[in-house]
Amino acid sequence: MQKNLVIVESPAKAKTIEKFLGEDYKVLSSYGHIRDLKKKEFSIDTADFTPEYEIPAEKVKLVNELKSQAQKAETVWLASDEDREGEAISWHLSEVLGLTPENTKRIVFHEITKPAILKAIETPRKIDLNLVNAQQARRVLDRIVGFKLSPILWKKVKPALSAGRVQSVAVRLIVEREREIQQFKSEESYKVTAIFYAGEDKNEIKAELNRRFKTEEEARMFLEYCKTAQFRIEDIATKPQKRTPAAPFTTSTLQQEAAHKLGFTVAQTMMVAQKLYESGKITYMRTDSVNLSALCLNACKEAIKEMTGERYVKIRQYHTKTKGAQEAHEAIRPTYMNQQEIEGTSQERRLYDLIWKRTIASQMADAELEKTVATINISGQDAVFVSTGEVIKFDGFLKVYHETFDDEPDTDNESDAGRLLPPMSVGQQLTGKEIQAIQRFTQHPPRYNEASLVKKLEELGIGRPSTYAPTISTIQQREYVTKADKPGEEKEMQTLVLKGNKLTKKTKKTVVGTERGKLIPTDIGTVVNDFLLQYFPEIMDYNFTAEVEKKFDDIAEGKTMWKNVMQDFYKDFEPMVEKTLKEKTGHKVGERILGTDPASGKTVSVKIGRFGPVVQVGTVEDEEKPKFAQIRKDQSIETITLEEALELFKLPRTIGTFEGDNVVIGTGRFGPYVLNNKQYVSIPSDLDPLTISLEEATRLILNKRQEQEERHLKSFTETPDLEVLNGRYGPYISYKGKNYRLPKGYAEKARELTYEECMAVITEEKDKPAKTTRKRNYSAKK
DNA sequence: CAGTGAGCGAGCTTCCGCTTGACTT
Repeated sequence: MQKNLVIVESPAKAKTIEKFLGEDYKVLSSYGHIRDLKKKEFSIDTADFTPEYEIPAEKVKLVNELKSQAQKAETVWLASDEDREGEAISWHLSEVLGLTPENTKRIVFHEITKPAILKAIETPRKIDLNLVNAQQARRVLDRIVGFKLSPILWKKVKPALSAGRVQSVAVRLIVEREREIQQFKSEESYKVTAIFYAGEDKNEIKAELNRRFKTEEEARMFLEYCKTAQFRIEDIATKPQKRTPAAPFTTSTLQQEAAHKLGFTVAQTMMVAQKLYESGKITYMRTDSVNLSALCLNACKEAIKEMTGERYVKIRQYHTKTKGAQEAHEAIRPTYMNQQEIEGTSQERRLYDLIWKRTIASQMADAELEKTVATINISGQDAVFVSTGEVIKFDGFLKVYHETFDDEPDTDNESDAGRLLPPMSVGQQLTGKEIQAIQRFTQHPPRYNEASLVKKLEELGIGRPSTYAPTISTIQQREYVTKADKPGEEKEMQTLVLKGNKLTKKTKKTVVGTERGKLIPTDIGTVVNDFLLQYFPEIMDYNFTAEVEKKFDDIAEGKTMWKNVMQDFYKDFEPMVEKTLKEKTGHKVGERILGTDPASGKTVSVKIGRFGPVVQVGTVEDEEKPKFAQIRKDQSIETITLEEALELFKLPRTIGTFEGDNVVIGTGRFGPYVLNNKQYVSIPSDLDPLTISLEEATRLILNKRQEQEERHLKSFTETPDLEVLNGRYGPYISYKGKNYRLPKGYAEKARELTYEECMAVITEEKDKPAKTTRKRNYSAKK
């Protein structure tokens, strides 16, 4: 018979705590929420907002187990997290398990240490119903918004779409950034840099002019002037500067830094972090707190002392600035600071290393720098050249950790860091060695990537640590946005160079503004966003979440009744839903008329169809059925022209026959193809499907045939599952539907491979740890 | 990475926030 049952949210936590509490306590986990609104039904009575909860099927077994353990125990300790969701979990547990106030105690702790837990046991409290109600309000509001808006989209735009308080605003950010970029007009300017000689040693001084020129003409005039100008050091100012370390990791900052430094996606970061957490190497990975336990601070101190000496220690307490932070956990940190390295996959080791360094750096001294600015006067001119140098006097935390920042503009600026100015003195005359005027273009604002979107959402207080990664995957699954690379724009850049008395002009072609892994809105995303923005501007407002959060806080403090808050919201919201549904848009949402088809005289339009964006010729009112064509991936309903739209109807077309069967040119999911006798062959991009000749098409068919014959290199009597095949990247092994790359040297003798050799390759591949992603190179200059 | 290839016709889809396995590939 068990005396005490403790219930926490996470099984990893349960394991640790059980060790601290001894044998009188059994510790189990609820695995998060155990009860929720019904999955497929609205489950809210809109008359009084009573929610209808159910235990999801996959939780029934667990709940039964908890129930039977609770019945056996004298006291049940509800130890879910100390935030809104945690309080609600405790409440649902007490309801579902049929707990009584006499035998139930609610406890909370902020760190998983023996003293903290014993302290919590000594100071139990009751379930805070106000906080529970704040959670119910949050849950019910999200359900109302999601389950009322989504069906409107099914009806007005496309089936299976979705809308919600968080995801719709995330899409809005991306759509609006794209519009900003479209409207952006790049401006040119000329930046002037100079290299001077100082003194007899001819030390070089690099400097930049403190103004830019708008045109080549102005820049040229300035350089002409410099031919005869005098340069003199007017002022040298030195001032100390400090840099302070960044706060320890939260979920959001970990995702950002892992993206920058390790090239991880946010989902990848969370998966690896989960592994580290489960194996006891780091603290909980879904947190919005920057707080570190006293235990950790002490451990940091010791580690720093040993590593770099006492001078490097500076213990700090960080405070969160994030909107709506609930701080139920610590910051993400190593469990044991004295463990600088861990065993594990390469990804695990690298992420751990990042966390360790960030944590330790947060408790290290400021870096002390000295910045020197020399002003160089130009005779007869107001503008001056400025030369800066920066020296690190004391590295402090920089010894272990540098924070990376998003898309810093003007990357051609050389860093001042570590650059020392040569000896010089005020009044000194300088000779110009080389002065350049370089043409520059202003850059459009950067598109969001996963990590920078998370950062923005966090700033707006939208979403929680546990939802950042799922939100990003949802908006991609719904095809509101896609992750893609954007090629840069090739630009000609002029440079005027003054060397001695000679002024020359150079032209250089460079690609600017290349972006990788950026989030780009699709047509569907744009249409849905514009639609929601028009009919539900309140929900789409960037401050909507922040405002309802204020109301949830009032509920938590007992100032308001939660159902009143729901009533208030619903009385405005519901009529808008009704109105939108009744609205006869007359045409489909997002539809655009392109013009008339010269052949038939029918209207040509684009819209979001049942399967995505389509071109339509004719209307349903016409006698003949309208014709449809899916638009290509590189086209958009916002920009497609009438001519481009009509092109799409030229396929499929039959261009002749081959071996008695029709040769048809079409376009499918994977691009243009040739179809002959049920055989599909892709058309390479250097051939135009609209003009391809019968001869070219038959050649493609014959090529494919030959390839297929050559594809099969070897099979084995031992098993039909194993084959050696020839693919487009050379020979490979295929075994039970999986493919394996051949090791070096095997390719040449692919046809002679034995059964044993192949199986060895397969088992070896299976034992290999997960593939490592290539590290991005940040130091490389363009 | 390893080879793929369309077009509704009924019924279904959907939210956010807590947590991990148990499934298939």
